Amino acid sequence: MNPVRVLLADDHILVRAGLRKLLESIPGIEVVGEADNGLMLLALATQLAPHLVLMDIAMPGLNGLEATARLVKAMPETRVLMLSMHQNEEYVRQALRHGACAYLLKDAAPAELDLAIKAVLRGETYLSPAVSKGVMSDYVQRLRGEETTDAPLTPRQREVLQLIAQGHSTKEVARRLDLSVKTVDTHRTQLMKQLDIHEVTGLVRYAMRHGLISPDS
Amino acid sequence: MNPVRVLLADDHILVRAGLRKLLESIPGIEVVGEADNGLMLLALATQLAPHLVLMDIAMPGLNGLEATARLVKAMPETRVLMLSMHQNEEYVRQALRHGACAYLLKDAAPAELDLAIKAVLRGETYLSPAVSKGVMSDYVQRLRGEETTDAPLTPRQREVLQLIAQGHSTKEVARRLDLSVKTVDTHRTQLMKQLDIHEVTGLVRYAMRHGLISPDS
DNA sequence: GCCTGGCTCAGGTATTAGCCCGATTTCGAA
DNA sequence: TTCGAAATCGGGCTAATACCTGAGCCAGGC
Repeated sequence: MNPVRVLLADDHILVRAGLRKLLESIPGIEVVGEADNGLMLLALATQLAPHLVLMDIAMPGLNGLEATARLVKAMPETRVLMLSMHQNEEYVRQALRHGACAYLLKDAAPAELDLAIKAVLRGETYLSPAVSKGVMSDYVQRLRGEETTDAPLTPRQREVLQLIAQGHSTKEVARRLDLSVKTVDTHRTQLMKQLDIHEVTGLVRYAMRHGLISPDS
Repeated sequence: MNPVRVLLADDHILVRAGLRKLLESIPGIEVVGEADNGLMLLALATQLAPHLVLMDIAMPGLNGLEATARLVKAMPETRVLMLSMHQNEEYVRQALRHGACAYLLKDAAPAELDLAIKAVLRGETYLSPAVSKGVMSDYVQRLRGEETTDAPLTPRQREVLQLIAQGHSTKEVARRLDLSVKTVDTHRTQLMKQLDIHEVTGLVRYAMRHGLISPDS
């Protein structure tokens, strides 16, 4: 089995050395080069054709995000594993959007690095558990939405809320549920009073949070 | 620091013994009991009040799913880490829906167990990377879609859309952007025509999909 | 120079939303 | 059995929406 060729990119020498040690302790991994900024990384990558790039998100000159975008454009086969100190979700979104396959926190357990690399090489996406919390919780909440009635809503209220949040007017909801328009209106009003929400837009976001609807339809 | 009290539930003695060894090799973990079926687990749990239950999804009598559901109902503080051989997504959904905090494959790396336990104790949800692939890929594809399906919106339109989706009325948006109410109205109308959306609720969902707003505020 | 597209406003109208007041029935819990 | 909460309707009101028509200004491209 050929070793996995890894390229390192981080502007801090000590960090880079530590990562190299870590990587070399994993069987089947070969560190083929190091870069201390984005431009150097791009140059080395075209020259060394690594399977994997372990890249710091914050680097002088060309930062990790832009470097990733250019890299995956030039060499789509290369997997990028993004390293960051920030568990801010916006960073994660940015990283994934720019083409990274994994997002690892710098204070992650060393064992995570191994896991992440294996996952990425299998073609999967890996996020540090602390980071994927948001992604997961959305998913989990949607699953538990109906059973875990943490919402103090009656079944009828949930039904009405869902239809409203899906974009149906009061009249349409009434027709669909075979109710008077006034009844649906009362339910909507009651919902808003209970939840202390005063616009439909707020109802939509509430419904989204509680898994009654998904962003797409 | 008090040790984390763990209860084991698996119908195979060898597997249970192996898990116990693994768990005991993690500092700060104390295995307080073992059960070989769901009913025994429930009895032991009420008696031993563990912090964590490591449970096989397939057990004779009361299976892992139902046992989890009853357990979290009786003892909501207890975290359940579900063990399974199947990476079928439906199993994962079921497990989470019944109240599990984590879903681990039996052929996962030992280091994963440690990661999962730490994540769960932090109140997070952990899924084996191989399993979370589906969840992630949805998320990632949605993120990547944003760049390719580049919103054909002008900066002003995005600005107005965001404020509307956040729940501000036309009047409020106008004041905030220092514009005439009529101008904002025109922008909203233009937005709806372009996107072929005809209710504010649809605008909210669109804004959500494209990352202009988050479900909370 | 002309033309397109973005941004800015205005008048008007039909519909809906948001909320006030009221009401009855049903049904399970105290 | 009494009580309350859920669910069902109604009248009436103001504000906001959704959509139509029109317009002028200005920067950038062919």
